[in-house]
Amino acid sequence: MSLAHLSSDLAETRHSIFPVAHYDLDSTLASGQAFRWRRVQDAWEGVIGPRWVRLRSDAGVIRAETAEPVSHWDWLRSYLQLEVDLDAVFATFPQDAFLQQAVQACQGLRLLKQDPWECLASFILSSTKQICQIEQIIDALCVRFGSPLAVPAGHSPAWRFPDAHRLARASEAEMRACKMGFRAPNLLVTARMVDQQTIDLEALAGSTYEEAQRQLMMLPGVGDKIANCVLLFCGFYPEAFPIDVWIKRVLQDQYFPKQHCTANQLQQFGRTHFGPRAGYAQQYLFHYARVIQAEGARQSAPR
DNA sequence: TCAGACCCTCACAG
DNA sequence: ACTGTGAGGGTCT
Repeated sequence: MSLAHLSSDLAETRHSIFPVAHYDLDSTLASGQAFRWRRVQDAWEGVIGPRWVRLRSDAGVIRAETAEPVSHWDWLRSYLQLEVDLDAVFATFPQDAFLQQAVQACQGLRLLKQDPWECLASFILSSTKQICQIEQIIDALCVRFGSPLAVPAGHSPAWRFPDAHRLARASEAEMRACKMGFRAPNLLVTARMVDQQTIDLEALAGSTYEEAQRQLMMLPGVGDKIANCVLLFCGFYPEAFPIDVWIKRVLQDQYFPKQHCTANQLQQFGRTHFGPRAGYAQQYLFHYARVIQAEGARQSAPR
């Protein structure tokens, strides 16, 4: 081991501070790309891989805390994508009034880089569900199948996201007990295929976007939308452009108000119009669509 | 291309 | 408080 490694081991700590510019932690962690973050007072608590984490946003910095000392923080930098230059991302966007408006509405919204298996499993569970319901299912899954994690003294327990090997050995009835309904057999079969290496999730990053999408869609319960979510939210393909009901609605209303578009047409438009980082644009459009909706609901609500 | 089924939960009426 | 209904970040046939 190098001397540098040794010295960093000596510097094990439970706290760290990361300077950041334009990082909207609230929007990012609550934007429906990850489902295990909870707002607790003025902080966010969640699990990244094998670690419980607490994050706090402060002027120009993000403060992080773990339950046990760690020798380095690369895993957190990677997850939060701290090194991504947002202005460079925006520079790839088209001159598009509506997109610019969406960006203005929420500067600092980021894409995370998540673990492929957790991301895949989570989105298989997401179909026809609202975000709060997805969170409940995933909670139940982690409590039932995940291993317990170290947490700060007196804190409520936390569990690691169960790996494919563990879920591959579960029964459909056990899965259904986690309230996932018809998604249970999909997740079960997918877990078995991942466990048996019928598909190699890590290798998806090394092929082409089309090939990676094709492979993901061979898994039961994974169609076009969920495949794109995995390819984008794991940081594999920045051009991936998941189209859900919100994006569909906003693309139809804002870009094709006069004509009905098919799913394929919208997919084509999304991936070409918004440039090489279309996935980032998608995240801003998604967030903005929901903000508009919430404002509309407030105004039309009876007092 | 287009419904309809698939499970389950919550929100909202009545 | 209780039952009824609709819809929710899709996929598959």
